[in-house]
Amino acid sequence: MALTIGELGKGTNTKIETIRYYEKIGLLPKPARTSSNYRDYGKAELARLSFIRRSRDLGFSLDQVRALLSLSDDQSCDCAGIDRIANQHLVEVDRKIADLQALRRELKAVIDSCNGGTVAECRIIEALGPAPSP
Amino acid sequence: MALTIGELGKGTNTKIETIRYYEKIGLLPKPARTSSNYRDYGKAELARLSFIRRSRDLGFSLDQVRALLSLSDDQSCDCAGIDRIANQHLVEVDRKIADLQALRRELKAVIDSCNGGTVAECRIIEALGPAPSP
DNA sequence: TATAGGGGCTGTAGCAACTACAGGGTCAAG
DNA sequence: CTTGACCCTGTAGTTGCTACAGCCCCTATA
Repeated sequence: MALTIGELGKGTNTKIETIRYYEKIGLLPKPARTSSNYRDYGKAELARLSFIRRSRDLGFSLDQVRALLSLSDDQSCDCAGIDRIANQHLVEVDRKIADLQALRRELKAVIDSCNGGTVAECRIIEALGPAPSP
Repeated sequence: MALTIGELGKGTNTKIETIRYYEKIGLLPKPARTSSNYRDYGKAELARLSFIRRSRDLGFSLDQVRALLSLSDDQSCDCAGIDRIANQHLVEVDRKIADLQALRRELKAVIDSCNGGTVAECRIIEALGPAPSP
């Protein structure tokens, strides 16, 4: 099971540059090299990168991924730390959804206020303008 | 109605550095200067910056704001262009909300699979790992 | 009048998380 | 033997700011 960086990329749906970037910031260990200085990956790297990508897809930051990886490295620790990170992230996601929904309502109201016509009459522009002073 | 950059910032809830940044990228015109080279703003700038900030709050990108500003400058044009940008943004917001909701469901499932115990038994770590090959 | 504080000025560097070159080396197929 | 696909390093760009560093200016107080 020897993989080039391109194969690893295909196997994990990751661009080559991103893999090298993860290596540079220490998320992936420096791999073995072939005689011609090509990076040489194996199953362990595939698993680790899959973990990273899946975590990223679920919206974890690279710092959170780093924490998850270091917690998961110690198989004997209890998983409360992992649970804490995941739940904290869930709270953030919920907040983001709520924020976006509020934003959507406002945006919709602005759009619905428009009846067409020229810019001078456009309610969108008006709605975006400064609030009347209090 | 002469405003310093700090006053303009307070009036629009914008940091000084952000105002200078908007000027640098051409979103705000270069203002008049006082004899001691301080930026000197008036009502027009206040209105323009309010517009920018409100648009940003509604999630428009700076490029979209730029387009909205240039469309709104020509009061005689019809507002279809404005409507198009706003509706396109609405579509993006809807997509983001849907994406986040899907992500949330997955994240919740991962979290719910954990029963506590040690990392070796932790379903979160397992769920984040590589998918079984097809 | 000296000075302390609160502004303001320019210019550059940093953040996240990549992405996109530029300018080269390596390898397998035809 | 050449072509094209792949790999290498290193640097700079993206978005939308934010944070200095090192300076100038203005006002108020002792």
